[in-house]
Amino acid sequence: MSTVTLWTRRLARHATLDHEEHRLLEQLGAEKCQRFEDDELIKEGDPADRFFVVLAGIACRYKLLADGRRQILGYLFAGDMCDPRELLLPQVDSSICVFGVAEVATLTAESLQLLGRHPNLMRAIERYARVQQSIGREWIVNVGHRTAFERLGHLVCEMYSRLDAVGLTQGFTFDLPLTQADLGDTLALSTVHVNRTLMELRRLGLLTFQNHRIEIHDFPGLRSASGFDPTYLHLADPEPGTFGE
Amino acid sequence: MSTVTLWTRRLARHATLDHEEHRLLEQLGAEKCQRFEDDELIKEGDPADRFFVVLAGIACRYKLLADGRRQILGYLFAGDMCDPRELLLPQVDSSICVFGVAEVATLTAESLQLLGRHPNLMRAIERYARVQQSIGREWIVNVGHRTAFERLGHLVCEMYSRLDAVGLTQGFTFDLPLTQADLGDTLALSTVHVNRTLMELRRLGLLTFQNHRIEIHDFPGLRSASGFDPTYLHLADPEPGTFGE
DNA sequence: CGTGAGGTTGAAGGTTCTCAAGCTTTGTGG
DNA sequence: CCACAAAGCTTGAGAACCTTCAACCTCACG
Repeated sequence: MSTVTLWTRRLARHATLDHEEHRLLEQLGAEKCQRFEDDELIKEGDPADRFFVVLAGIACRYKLLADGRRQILGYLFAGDMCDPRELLLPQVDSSICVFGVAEVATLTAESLQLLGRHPNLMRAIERYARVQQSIGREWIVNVGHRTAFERLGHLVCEMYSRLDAVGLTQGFTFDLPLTQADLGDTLALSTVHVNRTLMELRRLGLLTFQNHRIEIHDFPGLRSASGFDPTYLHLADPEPGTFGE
Repeated sequence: MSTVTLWTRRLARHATLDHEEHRLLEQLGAEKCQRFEDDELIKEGDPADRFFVVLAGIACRYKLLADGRRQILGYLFAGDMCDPRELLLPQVDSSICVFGVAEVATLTAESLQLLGRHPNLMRAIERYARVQQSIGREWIVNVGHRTAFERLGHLVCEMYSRLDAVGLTQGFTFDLPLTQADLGDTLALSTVHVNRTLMELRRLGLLTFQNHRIEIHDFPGLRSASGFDPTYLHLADPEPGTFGE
């Protein structure tokens, strides 16, 4: 499998890409690809002169608070990219780091210019970015109005659905190289409470999280227990081209 | 003051607009402008065939949960507009309603096509939308990692800064046609706790909220008590054109 | 003057947090 | 291959923050 397959797969959900467009993605993915390990790709306040495609592994976007606490704002799974709009303001507003080992391609204004020559491809990227925005909105609801139990269940449902969409699940299991503390920073919960909530989810036969691996035992049950409605992920949208211009 | 002045003023922060561009905004703002009163402009799940500019008054974007609770996702103050990207997916992911009386212009794919003929103007809109995205990220941090006291103080600081940027404040006061319940739906707090937190803020001489009007008595104090750092609002960015293309 | 929306207050309880300790796993150097 | 260190996980107890429920108050408005 080529390194850019997953990236292409994500974008192909939003437009039918021709040979030239595939080739350009190949090129951009190969050009400045690096391996990172538990590393920071960019830091809040850095000049916004580059953005990223995660080709393999997992990264997250986050902000640090004055007291050192961290709020994770979103995950970049294999195949996910940053919104090119990041380049529009002088400084970036949040940091990005990778978990474990990851392959990441760095894009610049120059890459964006190349992409801009393919309106169909740019359209796919914008539609893709629009979905990411929708996910961000759901996260406000998640940390705001749901209980710890629902939050965690909802997050796992979301992760499963996003990973499954590009074939990164095995049955109802998937790899998740995070710690319980990372989950806490995502859901605005203490590590201790994440631990207790995970045990509760296991006790109810809904899911287990062991050895950096999530196993969902009862997806319908988890979905209804956490109020998960996948509409906001826009995975079942009509084929590209069949709706409003 | 023309009805589109505030809209123009917001966009002018992100590009120098020429006469033609001003004229187009005038035209779009006049064309399908309506007055609303406590009305819903669009509902989650509606076809994404239109987006909005709030010319006067205040609107908010929100989601309703299954149990009837509401999470407000963002405010549209006078001069604010929706992200044109809303049109890229078949359905909208959240609802928008106005508070009190508001003047709202409705834009469509057709309006967007007209705007598209002015790359400089589109660029301003995208940069503006990028700032809104940055605000959305800060909201995740706000509902996630801050106490009720900090949350409320932070929200007031943000509102003040955004309104002040287009001249909608009088000294350290501004109109805010919301109820305490609305603030609760914004910050994921119960009405009762909003009330108690407002009293605490008043007791400390930081701010008062009476007769739909916020009065900040000690802005530096409020800012430091709530951990507000206005960087994410990008109000002090260099003049358009002086940074990265 | 009655009504309804919104604001205020008190009491009780639940969810989640902090602190602290012990345990398990993983990785590393001798 | 073992010893040790470091990171992560688990558990308990007490406390803080915020919620719910319920009542009462205030004020604008018909």
